[in-house]
Amino acid sequence: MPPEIETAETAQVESARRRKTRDRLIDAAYEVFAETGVHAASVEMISERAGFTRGAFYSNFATKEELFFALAERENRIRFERLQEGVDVILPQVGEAALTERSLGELVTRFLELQSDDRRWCIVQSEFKLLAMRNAQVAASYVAYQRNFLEQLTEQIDAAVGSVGLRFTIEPIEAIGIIVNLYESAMQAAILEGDDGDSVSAPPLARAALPALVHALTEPIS
Amino acid sequence: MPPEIETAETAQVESARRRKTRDRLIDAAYEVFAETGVHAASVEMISERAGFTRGAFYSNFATKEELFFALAERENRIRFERLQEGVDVILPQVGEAALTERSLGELVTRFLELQSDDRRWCIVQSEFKLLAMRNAQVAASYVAYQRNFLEQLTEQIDAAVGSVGLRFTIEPIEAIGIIVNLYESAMQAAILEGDDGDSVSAPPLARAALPALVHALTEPIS
DNA sequence: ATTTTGCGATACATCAGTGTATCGGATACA
DNA sequence: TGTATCCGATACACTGATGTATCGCAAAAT
Repeated sequence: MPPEIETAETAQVESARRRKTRDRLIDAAYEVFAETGVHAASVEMISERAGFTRGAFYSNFATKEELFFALAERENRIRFERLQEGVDVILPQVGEAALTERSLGELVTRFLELQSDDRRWCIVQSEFKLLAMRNAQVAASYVAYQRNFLEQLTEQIDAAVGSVGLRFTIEPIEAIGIIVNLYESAMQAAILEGDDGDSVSAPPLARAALPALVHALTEPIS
Repeated sequence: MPPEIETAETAQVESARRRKTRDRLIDAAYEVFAETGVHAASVEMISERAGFTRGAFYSNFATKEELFFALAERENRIRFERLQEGVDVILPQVGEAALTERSLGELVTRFLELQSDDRRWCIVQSEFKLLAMRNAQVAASYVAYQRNFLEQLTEQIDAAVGSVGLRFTIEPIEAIGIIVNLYESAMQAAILEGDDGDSVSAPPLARAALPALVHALTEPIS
């Protein structure tokens, strides 16, 4: 008889308790990694921040890196889900059915705010990218995720652009790529300026330049 | 009598020998930091790479961070000098006096290649930025340098743009900021794609999109 | 050539972090 | 209420990195 499934319950590999401490450890890692960097963070710091000792850590993760990847996966998943809800969530905030070119910039901004919403995520993501730049293994999964995300985002925004009678003057996916870059670097600039407070939402630089950029990259349809 | 200056020679704080080993240590740090990251790099790795023991290191730098800053300062200085020579150096490569809109994109590309010329610098600079995002002290000097650099670059490129009868449709400094972003993220993308080899010059993505972006952000003068 | 000085090598003390093996208590189940 | 099990706490052995104090050699000065 197969020993791994006696009842359906037995197959439950993760107890509720276990899942909870895993989540608390990930939360703690999120904070500590953002504050000190992945390498500078010790297993002890993370465990302590979560209210555990290292015993709990090693019972749940083999290495600090494994925890780092678990964190990245969780946060990426959350943001991808938010993106897929997409326009349905944002349109009501911007102004219902009547989408004008003016409100288009606003809509794009909202899309970006949805994903890169706080200071810590910006920092942790930068660190993940840096890790990817040094490690081909990590790079592969990083670019796969980013590419997939960018495609989804392009699909949604391109539709919105079309619905106000505009189209991009260069490849839509490249245009969106450029816009995302602008937004991300504006986030980073806000952090560098010491714009403290957890949610660095709506960095002023992006608010100003982003609609102008959208305008510059689009033209009326034929 | 003042003890610090008996002759002019006595004031020579840095011997030639000392300067040379400092430079070798900085070179080594450049490599090791790029490969493993600042935190993961040990003083021993760096010293060994330079062909010394830790004794030499501690005789020249108090901490690893001090060396890191010395590296950043040296490399920034080099790139700023290159920038100031600027058009004089680049114009001959592009096509002498006859600057057309077509060759304008090429010229801008050359400007950017001048500064962010290799893979290692891209990585080390990313790490410096990350450090700045976590430390207000570092952030101050980082943004001061970047701002200064961007202003110089804008001055030169804006002049070139004007000389072919164009002008930016948004604030020139913001336009250049966006262009620099595109270029830098293209560099990073090239690294992530595993585009190995030391000089990742002319990342293909930038070659393609950059002229288009310049075109999109400019218009004929009145 | 001899002395002096500067600078890198060597050796040592210390510490912080890691991973593992074991223990004990809370929780689920009878 | 008793029992089994899971999971986090504790203790320990070990490694790698740090910083300092001292030594010895090579290059400069006289």
